[in-house]
Amino acid sequence: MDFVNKIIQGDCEQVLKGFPDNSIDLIFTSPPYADQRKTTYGGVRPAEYVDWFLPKAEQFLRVLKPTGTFILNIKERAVNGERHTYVIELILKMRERGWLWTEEFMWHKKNAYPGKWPNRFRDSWERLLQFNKRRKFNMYQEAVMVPVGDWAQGRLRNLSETDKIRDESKVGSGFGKNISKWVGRDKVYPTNVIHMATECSNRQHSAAFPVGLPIWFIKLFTDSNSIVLDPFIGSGTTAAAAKQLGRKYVGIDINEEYCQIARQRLTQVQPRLLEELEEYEVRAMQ
Amino acid sequence: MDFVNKIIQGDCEQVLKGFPDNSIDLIFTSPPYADQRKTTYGGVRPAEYVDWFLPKAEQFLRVLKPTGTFILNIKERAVNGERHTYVIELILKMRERGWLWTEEFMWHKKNAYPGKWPNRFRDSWERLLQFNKRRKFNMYQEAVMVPVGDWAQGRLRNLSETDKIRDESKVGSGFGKNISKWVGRDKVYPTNVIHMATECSNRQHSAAFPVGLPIWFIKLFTDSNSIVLDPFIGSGTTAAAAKQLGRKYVGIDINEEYCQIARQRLTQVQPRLLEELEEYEVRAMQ
DNA sequence: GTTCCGCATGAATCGATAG
DNA sequence: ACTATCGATTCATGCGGAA
Repeated sequence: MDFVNKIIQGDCEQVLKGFPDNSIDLIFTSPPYADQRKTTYGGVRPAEYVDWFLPKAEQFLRVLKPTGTFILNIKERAVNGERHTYVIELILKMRERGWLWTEEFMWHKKNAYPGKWPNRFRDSWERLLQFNKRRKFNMYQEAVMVPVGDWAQGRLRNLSETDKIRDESKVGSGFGKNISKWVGRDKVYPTNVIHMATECSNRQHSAAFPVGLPIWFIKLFTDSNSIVLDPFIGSGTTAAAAKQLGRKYVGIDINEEYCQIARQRLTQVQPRLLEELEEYEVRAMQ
Repeated sequence: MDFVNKIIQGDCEQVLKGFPDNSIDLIFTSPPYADQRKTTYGGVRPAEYVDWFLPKAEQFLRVLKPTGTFILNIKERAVNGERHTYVIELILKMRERGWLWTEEFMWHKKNAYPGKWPNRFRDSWERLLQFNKRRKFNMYQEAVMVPVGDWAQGRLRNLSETDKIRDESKVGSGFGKNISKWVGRDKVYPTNVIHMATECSNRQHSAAFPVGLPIWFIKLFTDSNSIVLDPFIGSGTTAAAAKQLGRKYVGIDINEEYCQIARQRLTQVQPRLLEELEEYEVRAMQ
């Protein structure tokens, strides 16, 4: 287990071949999208995307524990006026190779990229595809319910008028849209729709997804002894989420510069106490 | 055109064979979901769903105008712990047969059914698949613009406070200008995520979707001369939406009882004035 | 210490232009 | 005909300096 809590530079397909079978509890990743991030990752053409991804998915399947889960954040591009089919083709091919397609969560991005076209509106959602090896997998549903404690009440009381307005506009995930709704409630189960804004103007580390996203899935699918893998770690968001939650992490990226950024970022992240986590989570979800 | 503003009993595949080519502007429908509503539709097995649907889709393609749009409201069931693949297989097969898969809208069902399962959360979204015959189709984006987001609401509120003070001290200067700056920005284009609650406990007609859903798409893809078709009309929601908006409609259903219900319902629907429509729409979205 | 306001910043897409 | 690049379009968010 010498790969634990490391950020490893390399092609994840090759790097993972050195990993033992059944060693990872959760794989959470957002691979480079087709024709996207050409400068850093070279860009994969839509027509070649499935063939590019499948051998990697084969390694993911091998290293994942039978009770583990694979969450794939992805969205197809518009090509020649149509949504391309590589994502849904990928689902079918992965099933042929042994994956179970358990669920499709929906990430509603409240701050979608602006723009106007004659034939479509702004794209404001992405897929979070859940794959498993077995029908029985670890799931800790209570971990993503929203508890109502004194800290929430206190925070609510201290909210400024502006904050209240903003809390309405910002996002909760399925579990509680704004703080005021929690008052008088004990716990609420979420749905499979997650409302969360992208962190587009975060100058410290601009990431493809907000840290609240991996936090949510790590809490849902792992316990404190678990290992979380992100084979396209990028700026380290998934690893930071895992470390905050006291989980072990492994990050892989083909780009050494990103690995450096992720390692640097992780030195500034410490596991948080439960109360801090709760508050952190609220901020992240807002 | 003797089919206009009629509710026709029969299998839509057979009924549509009597329709001329290129005669429909918008097809909006929510077909019977696989293996559900067994009593009324006889139940279609998930594994047979694609073969069941494709010959109907062939007729839809034929009767649709080249500038028309087909909106398919559908969601795959969970079968044996997995999301079934019949919906994504259907997309691929329809493309092979000439349809363009232009877009996938997301219907976020704000009040999803309660329930709890060990391996999944409540399903609170459905697909609204957009298919077209051609890359160029009719789209009236201005008809569905929405109020600008809450971020502006908060600032607008504060701004107007300031402007009120200014108005008292300085007569007429600056006031109009500041407001007019925001008046131009009070409406924005929507995204491809539609937030709408399901209609619960409507005793007159239990429908698969709220009337606000077809209203939105009818406004987006048709003008007042258009014909809207729903080949699985059920209790008549799509036809009611079309009639309200002053469009022509055609509804088809294999179940005579549903046809009766739809016809009865339509006698109670009248085209509304613009102001009434606006108000109605606001209620539907809330 | 708060709150307010200006401003940069995005996993985008289309159509036109150029090689 | 097929690919690469570029400009125009657009809006929610968070940061940082100002009030």
